[in-house]
Amino acid sequence: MADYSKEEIKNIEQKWRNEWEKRAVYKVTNDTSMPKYYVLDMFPYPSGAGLHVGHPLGYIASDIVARFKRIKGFNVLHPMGFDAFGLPAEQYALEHGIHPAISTQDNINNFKRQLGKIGFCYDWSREVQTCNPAYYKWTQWIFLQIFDSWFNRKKEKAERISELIKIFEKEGTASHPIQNSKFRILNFSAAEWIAFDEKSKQEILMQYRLAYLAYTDVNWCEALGTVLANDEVINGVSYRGGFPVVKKQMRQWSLRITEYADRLLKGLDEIDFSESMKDIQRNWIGKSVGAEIKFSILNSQFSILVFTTRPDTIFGVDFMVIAPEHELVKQITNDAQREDIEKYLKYVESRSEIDRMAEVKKITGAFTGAFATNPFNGIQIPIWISEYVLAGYGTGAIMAVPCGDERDHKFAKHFKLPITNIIGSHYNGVEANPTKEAILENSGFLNGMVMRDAIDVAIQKLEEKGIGKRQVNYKMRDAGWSRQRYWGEPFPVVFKDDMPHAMKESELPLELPPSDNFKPSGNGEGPLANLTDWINFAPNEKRDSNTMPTHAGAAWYFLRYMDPHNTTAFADPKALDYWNQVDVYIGGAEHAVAHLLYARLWTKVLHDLGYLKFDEPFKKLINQGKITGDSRFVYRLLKKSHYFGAPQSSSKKLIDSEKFPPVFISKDIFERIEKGTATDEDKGLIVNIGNKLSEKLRSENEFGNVEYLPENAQPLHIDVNIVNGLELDTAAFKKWKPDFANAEFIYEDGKYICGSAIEKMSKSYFNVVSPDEIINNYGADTLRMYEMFLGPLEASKPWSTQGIDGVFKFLRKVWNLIHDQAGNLKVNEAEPSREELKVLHKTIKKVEQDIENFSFNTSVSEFMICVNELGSLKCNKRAIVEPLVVALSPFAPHIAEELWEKLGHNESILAATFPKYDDQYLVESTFSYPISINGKVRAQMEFALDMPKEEIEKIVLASEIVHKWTEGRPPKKMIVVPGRIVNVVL
RNA sequence: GCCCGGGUGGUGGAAUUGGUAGACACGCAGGACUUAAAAUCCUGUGGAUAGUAAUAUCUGUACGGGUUCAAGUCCCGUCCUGGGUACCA
Repeated sequence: MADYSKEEIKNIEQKWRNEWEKRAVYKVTNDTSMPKYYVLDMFPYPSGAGLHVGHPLGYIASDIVARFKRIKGFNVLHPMGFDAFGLPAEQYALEHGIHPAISTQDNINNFKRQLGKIGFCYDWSREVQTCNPAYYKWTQWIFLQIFDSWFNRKKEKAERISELIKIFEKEGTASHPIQNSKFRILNFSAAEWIAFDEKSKQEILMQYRLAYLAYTDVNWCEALGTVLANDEVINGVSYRGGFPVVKKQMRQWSLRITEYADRLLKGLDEIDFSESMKDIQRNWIGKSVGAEIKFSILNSQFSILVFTTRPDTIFGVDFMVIAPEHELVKQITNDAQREDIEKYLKYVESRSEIDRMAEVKKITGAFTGAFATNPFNGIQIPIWISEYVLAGYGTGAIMAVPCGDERDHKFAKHFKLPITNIIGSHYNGVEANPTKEAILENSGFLNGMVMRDAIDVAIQKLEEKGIGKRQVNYKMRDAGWSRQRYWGEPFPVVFKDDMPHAMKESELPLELPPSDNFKPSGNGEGPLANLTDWINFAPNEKRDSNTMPTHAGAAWYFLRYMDPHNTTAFADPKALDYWNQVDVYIGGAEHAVAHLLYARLWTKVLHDLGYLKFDEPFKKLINQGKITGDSRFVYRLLKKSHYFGAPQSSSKKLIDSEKFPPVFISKDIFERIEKGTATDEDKGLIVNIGNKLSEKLRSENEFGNVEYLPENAQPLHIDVNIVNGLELDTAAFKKWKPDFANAEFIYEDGKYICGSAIEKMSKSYFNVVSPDEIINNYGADTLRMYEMFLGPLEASKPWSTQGIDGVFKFLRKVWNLIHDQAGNLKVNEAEPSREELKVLHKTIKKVEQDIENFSFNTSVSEFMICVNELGSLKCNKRAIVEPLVVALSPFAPHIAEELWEKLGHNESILAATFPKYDDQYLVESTFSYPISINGKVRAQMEFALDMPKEEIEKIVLASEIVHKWTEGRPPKKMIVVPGRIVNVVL
């Protein structure tokens, strides 16, 4: 072989993929004598579309880290698997009649084929698939552990339900009161507990279980016939399909993640996630600290509890607002207002989630006729209801302070309610001011205090008077865990007397029953409800017709990789202990709230129950940016006349579209038309082409005129692969679709220029670039390095093939460093020069630091600089080339392996050791100091690096440069920063 | 609206965290090899002005101010843009 040619690359890469498999070099053992390193990718959902160039970005990065850590001497766990349950496979089944199990396996095989070509060092023997019964047996098992747990608030950790029963038997609910005020049984004594019947006991325990069944408001999507999680609803419509979503009460499984809100929040301080990721999670958890305050209702036995973060504003309360769904609404409404309230409640009920979303700014509400008393100043304030107060947050009731809260202010203005000013000039009468810095006025005992400080004082007073207390609230809700779907994990429970009972471990997995009916039953039950024999499998015993969400399988898969074939436990404790936390987790930021929170939750529960020694799963998280597509458009003119034949003829016929060619105008012409600045020349071109085509038709004995409407061009997405930059390859375009075979173009400067846009990669935009194409042209090594070279890993960027040649050329230069033109090895054994060693060690140091910092784009640059410099030094010495090849191997494993073999090694390069750098080759003996005079750099002077400040000062003072600028006088000031710059001020 | 990011040549992006901005690569221009093209190699390449030239000077990191001997980097304000979130009291 003579060259690193495109044909040769294919052979080399194929050869090494075969070798790696044959030698099983990626097989990882749980060898606890070695230091471990766990690099994890977010496992993909195997969609039917296959991989595009965006998917491997994170995988390449993690693969580089894995290979790097391996040659650094770590035992590296770097597995891959598939998040294989999910809605798309089920919808595909509905549309095409192919069973999800089959389409999923096909897709997985395709993914594995594509991934295999990129040269990843996954240990496929550890592959997991969430839809595999041997896997989901343990998903179900962990679910049952959660079901069998409750959160002990005193200890802030999960415990077994059996512990709770013991507590109830001893002291009832004394130290662990029932939290749910709507539950029919309230707090009870030990004796009462013992007296409850079995069903009541189970119902009570259900109020505590971390996985529990309850009637909850769920997002019901009629069109999909299923319930959606909050994160699957976007702006009131479904995430997939964009169908309307309404609230509906259903008996659902939920995970009591809210109990862990505080620990999930605190845990963020200990883990290395990007600040923006932490912010997203913090916002999602939405902790707010404030107070709960009780307002008694005039002439009534009832009182209203409100939550506020601003108890300092209590003297500014002008009215109260409670949620329309609040339980007190009916009871406090007086007769005079009843009609108004009923009308308003009807209105609220009629409003769908989308209406509410769309009309956030609309102010609505109704007066109940009731009044509450301000506990501090005794003033009576009206109680209103309005949908801007949410039943689900806080207590579902607020105290309204219009001078300080924008919504309260608007409400007050709208209904002409009085506004008390407690912040003096900070309130201008037009807009509320939510400041905390104002000095309080009209505020009783808080007068004269800064609001910020008054918060604590007010809370203290509330607690003293027994009318309120400090309170923390979270935005986060419990996680709905039931899905009305077929393709998911069945719930491993049996209903007896309407209460769920855990199945025994020996009965797991509860396998998904075979079915070819995936239609939801439509009444809120899932497709499994169609299998009545399976649901009612025994007398008086029923199964759950729902399945778990895809988050279930993904909430713990990183643990299964540690010991994937274990049949007696989800993983061996020794393996769990050894591999421990994931050292680096790489994936997209779109999983910020759902997947990552659930994975953290499951880990914490398993930790509390004693199965894990760590309670955060991911030590470090890297979010790779999205690679977007760069779409191309052509602009098609619309036709005016569709007919041929004599113009006045009554028997007009449609002209054959073949004889009526599509006409496309170049981008600038289109833009001028759009803006209404089309020139006469532009219009002339369009008329001319119509005339030309008409003439052609007439010459073929057809009649009629062909005209195109210049004001009416339509952009069309076209395949990005038939465009060169922005210039359309018209020949390829004509071949692309039969309809365009006889297309005509209106050029500008002889070229057809396409429009462009950055959009997500999608088949329907024809902007998808498959890694297969790139690998065919350049090989996997070039693809890998190029994807890293595109820019910072975490930045989103559009895909562009511009520049890939540079990376390819680089690899060829590496090749040529070691081969002469005839393709023979030209490495020699001579001692390297100091200069050569400097180039090498500088590179090693930089690359090592860059990999540790996940800054792969700069390490690729560093390699390029190194090879350029070695090239100009004509260096082909083994002592330089060999370490370079090893350092390069994480990035371009195939070529590195090939060169390694040629250099005479018979073990895989993975067995090599990452070279160490030696500072002695990096130290500069002199340093070039820029001399700046009055802030302008005027000269460079060389000094020994270790020269003392004073010496430098003397030399600079004596130098011609300074004399020239000071005309011999000594400067006013001189600053010497060792190793940096000398500044002289005149 | 609120909470985070980010605005650097024709392009993707560097800049040791306050120290000669534009590394590396693409593109472009010129040159070498070639009958020619492709490929390859070499040279130049932020802008402006002056000079035959090497070069010199000025200007320059979205915009306007500020701190500093020194600002892409820090502070204040404005504009644009990407993401998260949305009546959360």
